[in-house]
Amino acid sequence: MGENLIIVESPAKAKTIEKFLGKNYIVKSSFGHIRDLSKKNLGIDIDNGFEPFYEISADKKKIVADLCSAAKKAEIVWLASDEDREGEAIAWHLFDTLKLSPDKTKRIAFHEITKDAILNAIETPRDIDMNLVMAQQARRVLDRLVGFELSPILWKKVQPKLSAGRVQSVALRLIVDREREISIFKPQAYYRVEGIFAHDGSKSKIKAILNTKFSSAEETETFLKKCDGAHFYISAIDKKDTTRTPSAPFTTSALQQEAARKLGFSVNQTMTIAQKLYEAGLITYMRTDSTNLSSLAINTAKESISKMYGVEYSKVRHYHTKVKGAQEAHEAIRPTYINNTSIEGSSAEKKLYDLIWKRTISSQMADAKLEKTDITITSDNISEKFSVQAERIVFDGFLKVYIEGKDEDDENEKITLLPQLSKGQTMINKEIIATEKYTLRPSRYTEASLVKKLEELGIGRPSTYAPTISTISKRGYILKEDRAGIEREYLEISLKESKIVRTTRKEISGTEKGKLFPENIGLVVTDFLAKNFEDIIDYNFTAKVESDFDLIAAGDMVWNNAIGEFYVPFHKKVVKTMQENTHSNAERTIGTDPKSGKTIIARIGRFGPLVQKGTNDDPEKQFVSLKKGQLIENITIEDALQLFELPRTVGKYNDKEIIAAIGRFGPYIKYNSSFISLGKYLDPYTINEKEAISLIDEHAKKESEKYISEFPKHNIQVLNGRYGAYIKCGKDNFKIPKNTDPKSLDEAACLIIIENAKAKKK
DNA sequence: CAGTGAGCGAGCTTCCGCTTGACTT
Repeated sequence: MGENLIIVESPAKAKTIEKFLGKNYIVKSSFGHIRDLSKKNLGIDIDNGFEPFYEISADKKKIVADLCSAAKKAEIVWLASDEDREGEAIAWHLFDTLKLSPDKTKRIAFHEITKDAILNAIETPRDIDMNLVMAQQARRVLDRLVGFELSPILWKKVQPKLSAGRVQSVALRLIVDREREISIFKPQAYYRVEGIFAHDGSKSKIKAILNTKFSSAEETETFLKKCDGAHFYISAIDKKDTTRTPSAPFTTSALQQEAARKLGFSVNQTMTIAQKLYEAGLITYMRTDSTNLSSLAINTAKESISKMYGVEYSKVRHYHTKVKGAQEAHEAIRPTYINNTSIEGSSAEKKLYDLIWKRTISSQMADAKLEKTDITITSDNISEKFSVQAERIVFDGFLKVYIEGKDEDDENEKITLLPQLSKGQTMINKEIIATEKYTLRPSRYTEASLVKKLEELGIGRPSTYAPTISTISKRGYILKEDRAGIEREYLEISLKESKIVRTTRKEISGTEKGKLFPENIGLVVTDFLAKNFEDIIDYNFTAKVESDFDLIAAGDMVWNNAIGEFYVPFHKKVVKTMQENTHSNAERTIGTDPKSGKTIIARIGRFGPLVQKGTNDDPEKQFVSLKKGQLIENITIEDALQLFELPRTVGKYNDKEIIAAIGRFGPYIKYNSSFISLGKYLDPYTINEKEAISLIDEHAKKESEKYISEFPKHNIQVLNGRYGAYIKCGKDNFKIPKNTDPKSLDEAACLIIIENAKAKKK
């Protein structure tokens, strides 16, 4: 036994492959990279040609030891890591670390986990491609140099513990740039005109949109007057046959976008659920940039579609990835067994699986055939034209299963059914409604749309999209938030029965849900990097270095020469910036306090962004923290002054004062030396005595319900917490098993639960 | 846990990409 040892990256993959192969093969996994640059220091000998210093990662020591002993027993070791830059490096690190001998080591690669693909790979082994390994080394060293030289500058010039890097700093910049585009955006008002028409012999009405937009109410009215009493008729009917094509199967980025649009998942949620499905053997690998499907998958899809929907719904399609920098080491994300239309699991798992199944199936289905009709309604005295677009599905094709979601709503609705109409036919105008609209500002990124943008720019990899968003959130650079919109007025001008009527209406605009907003520190860091290291946060920086990595991989460039060319000018800037006697605190004078005449300044302080009343040399200057979401660069004097109104006395209850303020954990009221959080919907600036008292009563009621039972002998309490009842013993908390009534627990029962939990922990 | 906004200085922070668990509040 054990003549052959195959090493792959993922344990789930190892398990699958082992099933395909006979007893002569042992399949183990490396769990990704096994070595990395030293964690403690730079890990690069700059003066010695950027020689990297590699260490076995702490969490991989056991794995390496295990692989080492398995390799010793094996006759041949097959290095089957992924066929991309990182995978090639993993193969080489394994070769080097396990001290394998060249004559008993073979490098193989397969892009799909099927028996044929693996057997085929075993028949065509090759050597480790050292050029590709060096390209990976260049990538690794560059990222370390950028990250570990830029971050310390931020610690010194902005704030400790911050970070910068090739990927995260550009991701942040995208959000910052977008926010600034939005802040300078001035919405333009215009009038969109809709005509409602009827025709003889039918009660149904048709809505048609005018092809001209007016910029003022006067212009709009002039037009409406012209329409009054005009004779409208159909001047053109254009019919056109078109087709619609299904989307390619899922890559990681596409899956994250669709799961966000259709299921409301965060990118992290999507990846966690997908990982579960993958480990259960239900889907193929979930971190991929490839849209390719194995021929086995394509054939199974063809069969399934024919059986379920009919042969005419099937169309075999081969997809090729178009995205910049794609390495295509894996297949697209698809169900492992395509005829599995549904699975067992949590509701989130079922939903995600269903999405993946539908996307995969539809990608192998026929085009939808549509008949589009454009109808134009005019009047001889009027140069503007009304038009209606209708779309009729002649053959639904892939639409039977799946339609890709959209980020933005389509303004022009399309109707599907058209009554019988003919050219020249008279259309009776029932009403014309002109609505004031505003041009749309650019929209803020969602997690998923940020990933989409990063992918387009070739920045980051499928395995890093979710972690990158986590990093810039953890650093306090960005915030994912909902924001309420503001009410605004708009005018509606209508023409009905020869009367022109103006109505002012109200709408809520600018509501945001789950959008990414920059925080003050994110703005400061981006400005700092843009000023001193513009080339690094240039959107094309990655693309530029990637082309060098390609040259290295092709053997046309030496890796450390490429790094040297980058590093020398870069390091000069690092030294120069470090020496400059500046500190970025984003200080901005907002105005003066009308009461005291003192200057109001906003800046970043030791504990975050603040507003200051009085100049820096004023010994009696006062401070107050900014609220979440308030930005130094655009806070108004009114908002800044309002911050000084807290803490404020709201009123009295039982002769004791109620105070409202904002603390470290958000707005609260203080009463009788206890603190009560205001939550999302109450405002400390406006909360009144009555509201505060009802909050206090509610809080008191909850407190009284908190204690279920107490056993002071062992310092045990049974309490009601945020997530239900639990046992508290000293400072440790313990879960109460399901199906156990917390009220029924006596001291002995509690002790058993505690003992069991402690035993399990060990 | 519901503040803070001084200063000294030791010791620490940090990157991107591969992989999963191990913690659970």
